[in-house]
Amino acid sequence: MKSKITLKELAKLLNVSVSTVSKALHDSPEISPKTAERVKELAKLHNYRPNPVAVNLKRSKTGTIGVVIPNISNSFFARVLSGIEAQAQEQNQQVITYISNESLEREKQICDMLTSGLVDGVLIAIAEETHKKKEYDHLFSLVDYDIPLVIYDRINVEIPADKVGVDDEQSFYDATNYFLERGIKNIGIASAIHHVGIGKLRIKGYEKALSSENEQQMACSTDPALLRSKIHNLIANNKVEALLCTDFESTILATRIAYEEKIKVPEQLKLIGYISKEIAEYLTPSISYIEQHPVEIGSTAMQLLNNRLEGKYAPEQFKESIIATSLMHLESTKF
Amino acid sequence: MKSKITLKELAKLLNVSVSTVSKALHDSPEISPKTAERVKELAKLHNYRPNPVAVNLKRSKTGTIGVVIPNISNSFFARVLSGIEAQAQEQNQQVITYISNESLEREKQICDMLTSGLVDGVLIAIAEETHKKKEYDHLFSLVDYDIPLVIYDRINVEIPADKVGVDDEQSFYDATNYFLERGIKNIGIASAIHHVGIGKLRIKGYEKALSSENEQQMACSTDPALLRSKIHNLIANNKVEALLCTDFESTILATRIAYEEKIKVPEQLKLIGYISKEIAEYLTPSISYIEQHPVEIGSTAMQLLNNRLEGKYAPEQFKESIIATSLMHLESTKF
DNA sequence: CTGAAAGCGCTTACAG
DNA sequence: CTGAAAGCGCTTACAG
Repeated sequence: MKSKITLKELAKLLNVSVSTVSKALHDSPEISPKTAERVKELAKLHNYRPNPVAVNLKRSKTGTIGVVIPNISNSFFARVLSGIEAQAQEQNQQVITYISNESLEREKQICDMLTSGLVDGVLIAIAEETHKKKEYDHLFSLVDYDIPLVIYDRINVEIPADKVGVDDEQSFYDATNYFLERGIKNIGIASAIHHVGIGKLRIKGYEKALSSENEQQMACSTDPALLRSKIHNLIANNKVEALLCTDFESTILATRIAYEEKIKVPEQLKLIGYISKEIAEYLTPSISYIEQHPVEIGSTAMQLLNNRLEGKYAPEQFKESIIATSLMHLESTKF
Repeated sequence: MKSKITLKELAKLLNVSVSTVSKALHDSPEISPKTAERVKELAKLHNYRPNPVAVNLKRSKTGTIGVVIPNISNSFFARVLSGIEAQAQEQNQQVITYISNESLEREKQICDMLTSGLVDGVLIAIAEETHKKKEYDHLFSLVDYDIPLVIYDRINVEIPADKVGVDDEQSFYDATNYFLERGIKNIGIASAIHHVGIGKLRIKGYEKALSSENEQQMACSTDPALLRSKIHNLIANNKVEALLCTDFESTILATRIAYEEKIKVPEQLKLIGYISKEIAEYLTPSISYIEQHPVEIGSTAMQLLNNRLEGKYAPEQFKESIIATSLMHLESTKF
């Protein structure tokens, strides 16, 4: 039961003032080497550690940053968090985690807490519901309160904040080209998110890569049953030799339909999905995927925030950092 | 740019003392209704929020708890975290997340930080490396510093702390019986963790359920190549009709070998794995699994910690809470 | 009913 | 070189 020792207690034991102890521990040149020595020795003996709450109060900061995550079961976000955490450790920041569960309501509550001075800055991936309803007032209120804000992953929104995202269009442009270069002409798209920003961008990349002689083949729907029948139509009738899936749902649906219909992947159908490494690797066959480098997204976001906190950027002028994706080849794109 | 207003500023604007403002906002009976009214009105107007750092310093607490997670990409832990977070919100606690990456070294660093007074209590799942090396000093030092500690998930360790775990033995006892009751006699085990606590318990459950007439068939190894060949031997040669896998690695290996050898699951081989819902559902075929209810583990752990913090439990007397598992049937156990 | 004072544990400009 | 004082923003026992 070593109970924590304070500066005051240390001072009493040493018969010096609190200020002297504090300065000695901070290697202030004001203090004589002899005193400094004595102080440090006793501090070490008692394993003195400054009370972080007191230090923070004095410094008028919290030493913590808030991270808002829409859905932690999504391993993309889990890995973003790990990138944030690693970077935060290096900068000696504590990470407070909030999970919005993709709910606007919850996100509002969280932002409300956050404006009360719990954290020095905020990293957020905006909930889907929020994007759908385009209700961003709670985020603007963070800005109003001068809480530095970095938006990651879903950055297609007009909020004055630093942003870290992914080049969605380029990723699908590259993926489409990968097939074209190998002589595959019938390339299809499956999407459950064709109506939202990132979905549109991915599809745009696909369209750009196709030349006029290649027919566009799309299976898009937000309705699972409808999407299933559209994908089924595309792949069971041999309309496409390769399928690009813009999201988790369509990827899983495609692999499942192939499995059920005994369509051999990659022999009869090549597949690229937008899913996390964790899932992609363990499917049978494993599914080639577009790696978004979530850990890097997280650490970049954290670095941006820290530079912002340290005043390294001009105020009212925001950074946008785009992390390049990589096409990761597993079994489903074997030639 | 609403900058935060303080009690002092509020007091000045109202021409009353800081103490009066503070009391009014806390509905102290000492304050006249009229004054209380005035104070609250102005506070609301300026959207006054007490500075949490100052409040915490005054209360000698931090208002935060630390959560140590071995590996956030493992969706089991991600979901535990979400259970913790949800419960913490209800109790108005902030959750600071630390990721040990299964590293003893990192875990030590984290515990060292944690003893400096950053948090009121700690929830930890101990890293694998730590368990392997049986080095628990850093955890004992948390106890020494009187920081309430709850150990979750990997609780087979002699540390004086509250614990929340899973009934590993029972889960496999039930799973084995599930097959026995349906007339399956040749039931095998695959394990990459047969040498560690939870692995042993699971295997023990299996052994208990088997009667003397049932032969034990085990494929156990920590070496992936060896484990693969052992599992292969078990399932490719029809030695078992059902296979129980004690962990993620053996489950994935078993599904993959079945896929490669074109062994039909569940027709020729039934499988039960110890993997997370997120993965189990998306495999083809989907794999029946033992659900450990991670969200509940998290919220239970958080509740235990909070009761401990509130002094609801006798000191030196520790709670151990076991969350029952459920056998979730997906395609791989269809009869 | 109101306010001055002490104190949570620290840091730092200032006086001596 | 050392220490008293002020202050970070709050709460609360106490005096009036």
